[in-house]
Amino acid sequence: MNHAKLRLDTFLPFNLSVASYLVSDVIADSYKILFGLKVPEWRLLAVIAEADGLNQQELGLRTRMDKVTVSRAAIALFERNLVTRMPNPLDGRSHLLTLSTAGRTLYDNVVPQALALEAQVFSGLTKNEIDALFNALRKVQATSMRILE
Amino acid sequence: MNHAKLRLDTFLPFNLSVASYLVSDVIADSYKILFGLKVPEWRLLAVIAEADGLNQQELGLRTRMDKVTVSRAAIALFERNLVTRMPNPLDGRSHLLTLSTAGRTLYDNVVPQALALEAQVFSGLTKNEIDALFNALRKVQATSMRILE
DNA sequence: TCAGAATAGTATCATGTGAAACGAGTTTAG
DNA sequence: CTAAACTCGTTTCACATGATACTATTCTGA
Repeated sequence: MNHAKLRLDTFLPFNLSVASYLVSDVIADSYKILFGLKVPEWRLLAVIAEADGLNQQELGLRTRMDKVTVSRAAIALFERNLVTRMPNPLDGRSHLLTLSTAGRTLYDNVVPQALALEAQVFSGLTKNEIDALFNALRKVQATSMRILE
Repeated sequence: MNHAKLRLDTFLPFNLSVASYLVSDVIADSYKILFGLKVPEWRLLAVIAEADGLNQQELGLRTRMDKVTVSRAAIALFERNLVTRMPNPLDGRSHLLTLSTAGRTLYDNVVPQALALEAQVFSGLTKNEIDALFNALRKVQATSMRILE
């Protein structure tokens, strides 16, 4: 017979989920209030700011978001004139996204806020603990992706 | 002028979210397939198994789930005859949830699977890394809760 | 004691997300 | 060449979640 025990509050997947939910909440509230940005829009903005001229498929890969979510975020950013969509000369089905001047300005304003929030949320951890957390998360991502094929 | 930089793939909140999402997916798929349980139902089951006879408010606190989510999960478990709901003699508004025999049996079958999945998902980490991850997550939870009031 | 405030749980509604279906454009095989 | 298979992005649909509103019960204070 099986006597394996499990307490929810020491179950790592549960704690990962709770932590992620709380942090997302902190961030989402702040972006929403300060800049009117939803998280998918912010993610897109961040990736486009780093690498202009990507198509949505590539943005999906980099933000780990579904193509539907990317599509909606891209449309929202476009309608707010934060990004431009140039036709892709190499493929008529897709377009290439670039930050507009307004988008670049907004991004430059969001970044310090994002970094400040990150610092605040992880302020209970030492530099070493933060590095360890980062590495652990990356390993967990890799393993989980492998499990999901 | 501000030259702060931010790459999404080194932004901790992003990595936390991605990791959490992936792990949840692994777990959710498995529970769903093996036992027909959704995550909120599984969480409730786990807490009730540890502490019989709680009301839904208390279950909400322990699972960190909204009372609406708890209500729905409780109804689902009740309708599958996995839990019983006794009227609370001390308060006519609430009822006390207990595992039925079937619920206990199911739970005993789920636990090894849950622990095995946990072990698999975190198999890339050493014991020390796992402990560090756990502690980091708890600290982040505490800090975030403080920020959100 | 009893009227108003508070609380447990449920029902309703709004929103975000992803699966599936779709239209338009591109690649491939014969 | 060109028909079939495939791909990019959008639309549509289904579902999970949580805010809000509501009912029934309990608590509080004058």
